[in-house]
Amino acid sequence: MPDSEYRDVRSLDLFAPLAEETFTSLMRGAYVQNFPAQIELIHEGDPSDFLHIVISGSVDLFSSWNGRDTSLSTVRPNSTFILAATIKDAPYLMSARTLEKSRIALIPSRDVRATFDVDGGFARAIVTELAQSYRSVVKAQKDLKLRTSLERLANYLLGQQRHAGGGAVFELEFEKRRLASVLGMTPENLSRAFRGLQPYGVIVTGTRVTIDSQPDLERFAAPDPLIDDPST
Amino acid sequence: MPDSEYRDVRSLDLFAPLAEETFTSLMRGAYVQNFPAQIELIHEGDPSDFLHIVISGSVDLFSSWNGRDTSLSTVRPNSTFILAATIKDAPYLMSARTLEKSRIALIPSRDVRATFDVDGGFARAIVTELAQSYRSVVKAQKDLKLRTSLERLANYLLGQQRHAGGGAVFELEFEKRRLASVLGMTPENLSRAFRGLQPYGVIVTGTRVTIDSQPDLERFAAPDPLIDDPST
DNA sequence: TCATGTGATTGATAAAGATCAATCACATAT
DNA sequence: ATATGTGATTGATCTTTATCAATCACATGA
Repeated sequence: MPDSEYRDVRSLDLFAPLAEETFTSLMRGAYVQNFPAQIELIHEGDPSDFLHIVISGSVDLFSSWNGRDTSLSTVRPNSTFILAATIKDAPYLMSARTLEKSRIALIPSRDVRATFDVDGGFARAIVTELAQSYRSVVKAQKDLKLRTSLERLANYLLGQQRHAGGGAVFELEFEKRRLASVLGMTPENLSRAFRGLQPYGVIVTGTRVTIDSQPDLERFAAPDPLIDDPST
Repeated sequence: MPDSEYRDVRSLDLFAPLAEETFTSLMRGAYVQNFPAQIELIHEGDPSDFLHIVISGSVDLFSSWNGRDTSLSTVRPNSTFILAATIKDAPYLMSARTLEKSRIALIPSRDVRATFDVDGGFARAIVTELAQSYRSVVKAQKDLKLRTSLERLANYLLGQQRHAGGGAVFELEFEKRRLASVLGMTPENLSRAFRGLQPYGVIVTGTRVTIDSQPDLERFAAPDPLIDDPST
């Protein structure tokens, strides 16, 4: 692993509390690999052999049942995914595929569990990460159960806008059909939902979104930090 | 706290790794209280001052937005709730109310965090609990995004049946309108959904469910351990 | 430049789910 | 025994969302 990437991984909150020696030994069993776009990295139901870390690129976590499938979240550098499965030594609940050319570090789950068993600091860092993940999913659950798709889209746009710096114009960060899946709707309905937000001053051309009337959109979206603020 | 309850709390997986002395000191700041039915114990958005433990009775975790509300889960003895908020020292994402007369232990969150900071074994027990909770919500998310309400009900009934011992006849464990909310539908639609399952051999009279044709129901429900098995 | 493919959009229609109003069933209190 | 209240059910209707089919827009490669 090149030194710069070693430092990228080292800088993750998850690994911060590890002694240099412990980290190095954990990394000894790890390897890094480049993947092209659209490669399935893991398949739900498989045993969780590796903790994955996205070093560059991006990864889609999705799930299928009975011929349907849905995107659950996106992982970007620098973060890990499927930590819970690794810790519990339980099968993956979600599949993962690269959205673009990506570089992924793989740490054997056995090593992660072994380190976790002996290093209290590491265990505490994992707690923080898991608590954060748990709260994210609970928020997603509330978003899904309490809102219509139009309301979800409106709040998603406000979140993206803030993420992009808060200006009136910003870009959608992924394909519309994937956005539709993340928001729990079909691509057709996403198209219609964008039009449905026009009365609240939302203009979409391609991947460019303009929010003409911030107050109108916010009044309609009624964002709630207990659903929409990813930081708490 | 009576000795029998002290032992109940002590027997939780979460507290098993604590030294007797550490546990006792954690319990010193705790107190136990009886609540009547339908009392709101915590309100979403409030600071998480206490880790709650259900000693007897049951508690509904729910959330509201814009005049709507939804039940997210039920907590029964002996388990804790809002552990993630306690650990992160972040506001509650869900409200909680007693479903029946209940006895609840309250441990100051500050004490839990302090113990967590110094006791690696406790941190590891918390990891296990959080990983479990995280996976439960992910499963609920998949259930909600991948299935229709009829399919969710069918799978819920199969789960309840298994939980009740696997016989053809069993009882629903809570009010239908709450069940509707948990499953993400209205009470009216739950009524219709029960009728919609008649062709698959489901008969409901009051709270008593009879599954006449197990194979038919399972063929329709297509249960999947990665969604429906609470143990993994 | 032109064909080709893929994702996005649009329209028509169907299905799923919500809402509203009325009634029913059953428990509890008088 | 009768009144009262609450939750469950049913029917009618409306809204939301999905599906299917066609077209459009745009990028890529021959």
